[in-house]
Amino acid sequence: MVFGHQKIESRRLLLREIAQRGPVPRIDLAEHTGISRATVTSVTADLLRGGLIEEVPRESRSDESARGRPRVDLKIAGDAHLIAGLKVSDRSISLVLMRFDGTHVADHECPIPTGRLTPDDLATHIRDGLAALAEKAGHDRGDISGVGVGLAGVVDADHGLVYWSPSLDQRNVPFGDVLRDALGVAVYLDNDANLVAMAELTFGLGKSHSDFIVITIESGVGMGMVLGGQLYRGTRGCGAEFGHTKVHLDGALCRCGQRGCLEAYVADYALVREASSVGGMSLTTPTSQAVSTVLKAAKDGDATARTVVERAGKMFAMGLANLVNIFDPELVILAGEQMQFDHLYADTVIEEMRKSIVEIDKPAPEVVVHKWGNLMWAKGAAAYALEFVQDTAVEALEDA
Amino acid sequence: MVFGHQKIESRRLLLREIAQRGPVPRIDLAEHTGISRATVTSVTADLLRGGLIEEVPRESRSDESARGRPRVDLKIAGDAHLIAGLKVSDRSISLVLMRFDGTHVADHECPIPTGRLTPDDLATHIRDGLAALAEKAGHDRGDISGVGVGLAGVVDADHGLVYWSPSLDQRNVPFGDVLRDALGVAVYLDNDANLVAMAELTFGLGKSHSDFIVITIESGVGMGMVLGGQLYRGTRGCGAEFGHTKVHLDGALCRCGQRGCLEAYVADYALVREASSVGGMSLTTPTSQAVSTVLKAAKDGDATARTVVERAGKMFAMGLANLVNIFDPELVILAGEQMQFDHLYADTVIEEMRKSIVEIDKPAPEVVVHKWGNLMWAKGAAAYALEFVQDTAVEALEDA
DNA sequence: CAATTTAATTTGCTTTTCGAATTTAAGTTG
DNA sequence: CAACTTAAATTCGAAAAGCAAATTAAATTG
Repeated sequence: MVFGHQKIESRRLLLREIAQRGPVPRIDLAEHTGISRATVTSVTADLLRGGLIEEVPRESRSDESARGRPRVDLKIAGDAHLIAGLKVSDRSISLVLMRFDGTHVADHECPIPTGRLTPDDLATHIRDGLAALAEKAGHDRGDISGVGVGLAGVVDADHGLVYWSPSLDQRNVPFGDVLRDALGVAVYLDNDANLVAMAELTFGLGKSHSDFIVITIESGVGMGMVLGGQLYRGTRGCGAEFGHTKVHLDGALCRCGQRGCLEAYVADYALVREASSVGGMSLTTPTSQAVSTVLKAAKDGDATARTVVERAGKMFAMGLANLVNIFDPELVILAGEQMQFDHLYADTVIEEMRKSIVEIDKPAPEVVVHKWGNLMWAKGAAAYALEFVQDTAVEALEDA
Repeated sequence: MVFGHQKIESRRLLLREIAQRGPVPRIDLAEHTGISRATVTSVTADLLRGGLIEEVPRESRSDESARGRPRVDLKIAGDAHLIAGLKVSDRSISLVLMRFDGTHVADHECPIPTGRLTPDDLATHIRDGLAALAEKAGHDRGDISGVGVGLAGVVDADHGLVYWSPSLDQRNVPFGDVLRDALGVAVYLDNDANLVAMAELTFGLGKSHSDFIVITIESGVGMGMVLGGQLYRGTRGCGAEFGHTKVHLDGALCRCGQRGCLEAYVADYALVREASSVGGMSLTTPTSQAVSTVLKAAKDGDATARTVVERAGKMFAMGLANLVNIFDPELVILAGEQMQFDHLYADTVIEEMRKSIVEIDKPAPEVVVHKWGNLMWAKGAAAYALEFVQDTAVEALEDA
């Protein structure tokens, strides 16, 4: 209805459905979407003609009768498009390349100078990284249909605007436009915390859930929320500052300048700081190593280290409980890559959180720990771009 | 599109648009909804024929040219339906009756026995209350097209299920069904905290915003959230337990049995408890009076009372800041009826909150204090029911 | 009062989708 | 193995819904 773009709407709907449900016969598509079989035939014919999906023979299953005309499965045509996703971190850019069906093609990691860069410099590094990534897979940068980019900081995803990022030496940069011009491809920018939620929604544990939150601990504490099957970003495109949620009035000093932030208790730098100032532990090594030292000391029974680590766990549990009390999600995903944060993902912490949520006669939300590799972020970025590429492809389909 | 109910969809859309924008000419409807003028004419003709809207002469305005054919305003036909809303509290039921256009017809308050009631008893009290309400306006209970009901406790609005409520002596009651059977009208049940958000969205400050949160302080601390123009309820229909958000590790004991809940610092009973235990103030009067005593003492310079009140303010600011950090809303509405809570709505508290949110190069969300009368809840309940009555009415329209 | 301006309606056409009938591709049966 | 059964997919004509353009309506202006 409205605007005469109805056909595009049903094409989009069916493409999404096929992408989500993997190989699926037409009759199931009709069933699930409520679109009539006749229309499914005609719309999928368009998608087939455009090369966005393909038919695959269906292997027979025991749970369905073998009589009658066999179903023909439809799936996304992997070769229709190439999508890249990347994340910029302190000292490197990690990238993945995937097909239109979300399957992995290649990944790559390239170092960049630490510290803040000019937008143009960063764009150049990204361009080179993409070129290297494409080459690894025997492709050219120009073969890529869309690039998702994750950046730490405050990002307005809708407008590709970076209010502030630790990677850039300027504020309020229209970095989406800068990148598009530098790369000559459609670029989709987002805050890195949202990317993990996106990755979970598209490829991970969130596939079968419509309302969940994802917490990540890296050096800061990040959060992404999926509400009603969609990533929720807040109104200024920058919400979900879970790490700067206050857990203690006038508490520990955070690097954001405020006091009592969750991050000031659970982040790596916080652990090290506490252990060395309160406990007199001498920790002059770089943060990442010092963290291991503290955690090891705690495990070995060092009283001070243990206090610090335990408090971090308690604060984390409290923050999590607050989120659950506010959102009442189906699922909480604790996503991370570093074993360092095992102490926060421990059963005791989760148990503590459970005790702090309001009880009702329904099970508490499921809490799962999901260990991803380093490519988690880049995959999320690619997943984000994939949605746009799908839409663009659908809109570009020509009529018969 | 999909399912051949397209026409219903555009009827619904236009009816909503007219309800929201008050009297509005067709050409503006076309403009705002993107529906063509031709279709607007035909759809509004259906709505007119069904008596859901009516034409009103438009008074001329200085800002539009007086030439040409004058616009004809359309507005909701107030007399098309009667909608009731009510809220059950400790000792009484408050009710309002409104027309299809949201205008006030009558209100009523009737006492009920304190303490928990059986579902059937409560249903009977509600039926009697509705009858009295209708009679006040010269109507009959049977004239009412829909009833919105707000209940404290944990409610699954979609299924009309009450998991637990202080008003009922049983758990897991399908109270929506019980009420519908007792009243013979469509009943829409919801948690009372959501109702205030609904009232703000429909009649209040939220009319022009799509993402906001509403905080209410009564004896507990409640919260409702509107995300993307829609009330968000969480997955179990019971989220938004802002009052039991933890603001202090192992802090003050809350009536929910846990420690450190926001409510345990800012609720009336908490203020009184602190002042009498810590400060030795002797407060044997009922809570509501004791609160006034404490607040007055604080204003008059009593050191103890002041400490208690100030801490409550700080905790409240901290809780608010956490919400803002997580949601990044456009607007925060502090809604309440009792002057008692002026101390929490004070400028200093709001200022403190502002200092605790993550800063970006964009203005912080607006914070407004909205004082409503006691009917706020009932109006929200009616607003909730109104949406359903609108939809039902649209679906019932017969084709020409 | 004719020209002008703007809103609303009507008309004829296009697009989109659907239901019913038909076709297709199997398995089953005698 | 020909006839039948079953079930998926397709085809085809019809209906629905919305739109653009043309027309009508109602006001002001000179």
